Amino acid sequence: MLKEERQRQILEKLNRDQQISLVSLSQVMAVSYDSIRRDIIELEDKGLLKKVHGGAVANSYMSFKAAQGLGVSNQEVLQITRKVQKLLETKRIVLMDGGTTNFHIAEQLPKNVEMTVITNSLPLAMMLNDHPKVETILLGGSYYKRYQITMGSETIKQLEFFKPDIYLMGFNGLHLNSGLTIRHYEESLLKRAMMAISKQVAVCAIPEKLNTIENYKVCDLSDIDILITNLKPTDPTLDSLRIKSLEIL
Amino acid sequence: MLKEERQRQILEKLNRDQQISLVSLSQVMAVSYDSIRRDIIELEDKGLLKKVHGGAVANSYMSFKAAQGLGVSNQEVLQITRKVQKLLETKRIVLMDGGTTNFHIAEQLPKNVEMTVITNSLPLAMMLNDHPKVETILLGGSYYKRYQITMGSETIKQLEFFKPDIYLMGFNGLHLNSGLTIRHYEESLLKRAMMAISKQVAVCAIPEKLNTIENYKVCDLSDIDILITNLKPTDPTLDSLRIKSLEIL
DNA sequence: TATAATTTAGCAAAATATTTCAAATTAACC
DNA sequence: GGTTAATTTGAAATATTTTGCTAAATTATA
Repeated sequence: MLKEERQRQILEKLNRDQQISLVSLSQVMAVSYDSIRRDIIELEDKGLLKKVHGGAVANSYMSFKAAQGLGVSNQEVLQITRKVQKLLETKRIVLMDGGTTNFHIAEQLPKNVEMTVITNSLPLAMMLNDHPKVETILLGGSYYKRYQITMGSETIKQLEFFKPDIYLMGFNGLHLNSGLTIRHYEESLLKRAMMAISKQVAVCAIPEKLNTIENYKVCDLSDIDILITNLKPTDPTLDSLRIKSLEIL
Repeated sequence: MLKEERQRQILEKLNRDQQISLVSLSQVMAVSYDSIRRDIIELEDKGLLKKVHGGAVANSYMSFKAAQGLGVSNQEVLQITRKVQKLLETKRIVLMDGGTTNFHIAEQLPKNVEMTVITNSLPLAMMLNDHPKVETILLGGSYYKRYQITMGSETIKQLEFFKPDIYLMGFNGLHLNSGLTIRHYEESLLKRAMMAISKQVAVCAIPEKLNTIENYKVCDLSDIDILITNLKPTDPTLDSLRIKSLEIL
């Protein structure tokens, strides 16, 4: 059997069942456990599913139930999205850029939420297709296939006439001294421009991202207004990040 | 056996089974493994299938259609896309808007084609993700979920600085007297703006669209430079559309 | 904590790809 | 028809990918 056919079947099954176990897959398809495991890793690299201990869960159509049943990180994301939902209740114009976290947040938004989302992320815009009361505005410009976002000077220029109530910024690393960091230079420019036009800036972080540093700095921690994690605001893990101007949810 | 005949059979089998293995093909057709392998490479270069380790799989468009049981025959679309490929060979900057036809054309583009695509269609932009030598520029603005495109005055404004070699325009109806027509007013404005900046305008039509009329007029037939159908240019079906300025491919 | 299940990493065998080259075929031309 | 050039084909050698296995490390569970 071709590897591609196997992976196609895995995705198909995943869409039906929302979750699958590696052992049962290897038995049903009559290949070794390792091959299945490597398939799952490949598919996760492509962003088509989420690997968890002992199996995998669906990504874009992840159901609430499946997320609770398996895996830690899904749970983490859900805790964050709930806090974000509360935060967004009072906001009407929201700016969101790319990254998986923002994608998950958009995915979990209540179906009837009423707001305007400005974004440079194509998957995020398409994710909002079945939120009838969300008005979406897409930022144009050069399209970066790898991240499926637009960026560059044209994109920055288009920000000119917007005044979002809040900017939900994606990032890779967060550190007390080094501030917020990401992996690409051009993106850091865009993010700074996005910060500049927004009334408030919020970032969401799972614990793994805390106290890590990436290659390009976006801003200092003090430039951020709100930090949202899945931890309790009083959690000691966050102690190193407590500074005066930063609200932790 | 002729190479062409072999490749035709390969595509036929691929349409039935969605996937094929190189070894079994070489056995069934009684030619060397290498010849089959070279056939597959050629077909992949033409964008007609995807080569994988051990065999080949159908394009996602094909499998999508196979799954949905869509009406238009592969053959019709393939005939059109081949003509379009030939037409695009000499073009470097191509403007394409939304619609299924343009989507299919993008999907069938040779994998290594080198050009710049400007578009307001999100699915089309994402479709080009695995064409490494295609540079994609996305037009921003208000996002219309139903058609998954951006349009409106902001989108029109962003056209200002582009000078595409050719504009592949999607449409709904085509008629000698009524010209090209579509179903939405706002889109007709955008299309006219796109025509205005482009050096050439081409439209692709399957026979069903010929001699039909929709609600909003985009332009006259005489404003179009090239009409591409799956019929022979001499086909009598096209007689009613022959006007001096229109080239029929 | 102890036990079971799962993951990781490294390795060797098998399967498959690629490159290269010469023979065979076809096309083009006179 | 005969000759040359270009293309196509098959085969052999080499490189790469995939696969299944093992042992050790890690993680989950009772």
